Amino acid sequence: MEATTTMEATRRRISYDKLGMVAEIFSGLAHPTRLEILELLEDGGAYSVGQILKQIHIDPTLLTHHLTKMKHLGILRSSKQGRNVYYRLDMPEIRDVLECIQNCKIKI
Amino acid sequence: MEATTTMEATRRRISYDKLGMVAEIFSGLAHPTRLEILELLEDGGAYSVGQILKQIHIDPTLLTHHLTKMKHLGILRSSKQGRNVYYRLDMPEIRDVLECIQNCKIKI
DNA sequence: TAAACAATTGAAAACTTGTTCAATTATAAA
DNA sequence: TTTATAATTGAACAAGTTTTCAATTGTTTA
Repeated sequence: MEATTTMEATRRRISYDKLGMVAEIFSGLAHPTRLEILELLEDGGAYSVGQILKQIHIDPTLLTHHLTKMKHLGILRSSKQGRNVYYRLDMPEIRDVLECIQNCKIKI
Repeated sequence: MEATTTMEATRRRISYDKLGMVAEIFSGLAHPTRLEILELLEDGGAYSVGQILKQIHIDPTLLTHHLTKMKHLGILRSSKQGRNVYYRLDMPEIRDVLECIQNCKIKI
């Protein structure tokens, strides 16, 4: 099969800048621990670092680094209450992506 | 808002292995040039390296490296015809992801 | 106020990915 | 059978990410 030789006059193109931003968000998703965190936050709830740590057994410092990265990308948002910091999803599109992961059949 | 304290008896969990594979695929998408290539291949057509090069102005060696990476991840598949090598999408799920990029409003 | 707790900071080390370069393979055309 | 074209290989370097570590901040409880 060949590439189309007759193509629409104006080919729709996402700007390289937008592709760059989207690529950055994908790099935010490109780590199993970060996907695990997102799976936990998928329900829309706010979880403190300590609560996340009970589900995901990694070094607290490393968890903070992962959370900070996703926060800077706009994937998560945090709020402080007493000595706890609560994180929650802040990018609704991510939920679709997570749903897609659950449904799609990638051979294991 | 607090995390749910009463939660379903059995929490659905994607295995860490599957999360690892999915994370690898996301890392395949985490580069603007690779997203540009995928946007071009999204129509299902097969494009030779030369044809891709006409749309995306990068060094041919670098293009091959990007294509090879996506091929190894199972995102693309290639076939040779004469001295041309044609690449095409080989992971239908990617089309949904690309559609999502086009629709979703990420502030630029 | 001191001790304990929850989370973060920033720097360094370890590791992975992206880019460039020169050389190579395979096919087609002259 | 030589020359040109299409694409790839692999090594070297540059850039970026992940992990670890020691030190620190802010808040609560004793």
